[in-house]
Amino acid sequence: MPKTANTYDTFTAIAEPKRRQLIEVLIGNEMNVGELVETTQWNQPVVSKHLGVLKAAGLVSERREGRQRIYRVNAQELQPIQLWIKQFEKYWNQQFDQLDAYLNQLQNKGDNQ
Amino acid sequence: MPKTANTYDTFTAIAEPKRRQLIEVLIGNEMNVGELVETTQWNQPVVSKHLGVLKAAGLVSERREGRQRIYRVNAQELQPIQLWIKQFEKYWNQQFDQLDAYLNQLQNKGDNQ
DNA sequence: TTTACACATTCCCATATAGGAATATAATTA
DNA sequence: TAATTATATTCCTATATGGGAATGTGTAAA
Repeated sequence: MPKTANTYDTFTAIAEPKRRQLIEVLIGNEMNVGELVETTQWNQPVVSKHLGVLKAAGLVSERREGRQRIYRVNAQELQPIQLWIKQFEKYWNQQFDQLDAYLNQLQNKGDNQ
Repeated sequence: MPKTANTYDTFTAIAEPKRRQLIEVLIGNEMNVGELVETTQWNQPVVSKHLGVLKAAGLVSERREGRQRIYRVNAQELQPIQLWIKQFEKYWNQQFDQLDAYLNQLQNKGDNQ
């Protein structure tokens, strides 16, 4: 994505399916890179690179323990996305209401015949 | 993004800031392309292309009226994202709770001295 | 102080894609 | 039918980025 210097914001970070998967695996469980490699069956550099992107976006943090790096999810960093989505919630409810009204209208037509 | 055939899913579609802006502008207001161009001050092809991506992802629909195309947001298509995020909600609450407990603990220490 | 291990980083390549300029297309008007 | 308008599409270029292979780095063990 050029021109739009997308310096790893949260939205871009979770656009990648593998990164969403990493978050799903890591949520509630701290894990080191080796465990993530084993779980995902991806090559180690692939795991490390995606972790790097998630870290740049603030979505994960890392802690060193011996020669291992232990990663965890910073769940609260997902909140901005939820807030962005939330502002549209009423509109999809509204759309369902309209569909509902429409179906009721059809129903009433049927009743009158 | 190669290798990961990212055939315009919702997550990818909203990763682009301009596309989020289009959704924000369009939500609750049907608008034609010319109005979007005027509102955003972007070049017309830029607007049309981003609308094309949003449409491929199902996030907007289009209706023809004369030579104009009128676009609207399909808000309910944002729901999958909300659902994905929602599963992590309890974890960020938990993190706040832990911070809270920690702060209380500090407070108590202070009180005891 | 070598060797082995866990992980990050670099180099390379293929591909995706944002945006500009130009052009095509479809509908309206003259 | 010709000209105009509204919008989409194509062509081009620069750049971002995912993944593989190889290599670097720091830490622990021999």
